[in-house]
Amino acid sequence: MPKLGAEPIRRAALVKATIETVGEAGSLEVTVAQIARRAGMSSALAHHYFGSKEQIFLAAMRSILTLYGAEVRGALSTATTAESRLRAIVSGSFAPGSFRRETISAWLNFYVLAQTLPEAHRLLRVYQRRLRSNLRHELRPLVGARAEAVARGLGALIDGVYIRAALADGAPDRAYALKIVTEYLDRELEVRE
Amino acid sequence: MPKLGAEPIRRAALVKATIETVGEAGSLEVTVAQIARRAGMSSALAHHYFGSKEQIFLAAMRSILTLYGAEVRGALSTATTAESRLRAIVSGSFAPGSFRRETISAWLNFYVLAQTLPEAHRLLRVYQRRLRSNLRHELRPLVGARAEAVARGLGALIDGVYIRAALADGAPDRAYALKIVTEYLDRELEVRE
DNA sequence: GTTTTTGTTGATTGACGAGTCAATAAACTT
DNA sequence: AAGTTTATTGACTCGTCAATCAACAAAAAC
Repeated sequence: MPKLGAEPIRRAALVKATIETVGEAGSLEVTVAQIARRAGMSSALAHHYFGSKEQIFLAAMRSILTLYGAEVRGALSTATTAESRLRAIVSGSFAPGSFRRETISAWLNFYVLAQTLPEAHRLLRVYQRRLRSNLRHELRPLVGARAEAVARGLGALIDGVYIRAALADGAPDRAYALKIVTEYLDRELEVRE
Repeated sequence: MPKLGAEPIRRAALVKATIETVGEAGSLEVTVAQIARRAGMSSALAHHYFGSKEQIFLAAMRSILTLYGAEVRGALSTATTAESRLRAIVSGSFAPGSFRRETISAWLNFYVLAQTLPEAHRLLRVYQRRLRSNLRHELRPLVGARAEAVARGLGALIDGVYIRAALADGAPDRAYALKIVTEYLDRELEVRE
């Protein structure tokens, strides 16, 4: 049965299944067996490739953060002015690829994992720092000295909108989420006009 | 040994110990035995009074939300104008009683619990609705039709600042948290001036 | 064509933890 | 003083689950 070169496929399937399983369960208290079954393999194989449940979670987290980064970069690629780039970062943050039910729920759970797992903590810090740095960079020419404060506010607001989407029932409302953050941004940019 | 009327004392001790234990562990994966030990009793007694771990968690959540409500009400009691009441709600949200490490971490964990436990979900929704309604009420005379949107934004921002405080290391910086939210509010209020 | 590497799983181990229960004891009741 | 209620716990049950292992299978290497 062994098709060679299975490792990367298996790993990817496990990562995907982890996000789905955690997202659906709304909890980290899912078993490796559940994840493995969803990914179409035995739990033994999951352990074989990742070594531990912890590593599976970390890989899933990296995947979410990587996807998020890609979405933002994608949105940035067509933007040229500081303001359009800023808006691209914001709307990229709510791209349909990232802003979906299971992903949001998984993201929230990984946030909790970061309280316990140093590596998860590190990953989340990297994401936060990068986001803030990007925001600050584009904000500088627009709001000057307030850039730092606005960047922090925007970052916190994005997280807040995410966390609230996790609690909302029904599909997450992308347009609505975007509206909240965009209005905040509009107000801040108005000041200099 | 039985001192009569122990029940309320035991319950309170368990609730307190639950928040501390969950907060310190940064996870809901704490055992009833750990909580009970911290509260100075056997796990059997914890089960005797609460029936299940789930009920213990819910009681702890109610306690956090009740304390939060009390802090806000306290801050409101001295405020008279719409703007001062608004600022009271915001600063009450970061009162030292609520905005402490373990409480924040516990709060984050209970947020996750709300994904799974309907009653926890309900409790959080009540808190969100009440906060939004309060904010909207005070905002109406200040920003008119924008009241609803600003209230939602403020609510999300407060949650976002909380969640970020959970990830920050060291003691949570109350002044800093307050500054972020206050600046947002300032901008929104400026519009009508 | 035998050895090695890669893929795969069923079965098992070992630990841990929620919840139960029987038993003990000190109050209050009558 | 006998009976009832409230407080309390150690010991136990029963289930769950992460992790390991032995064994089997197929491709690659030699």
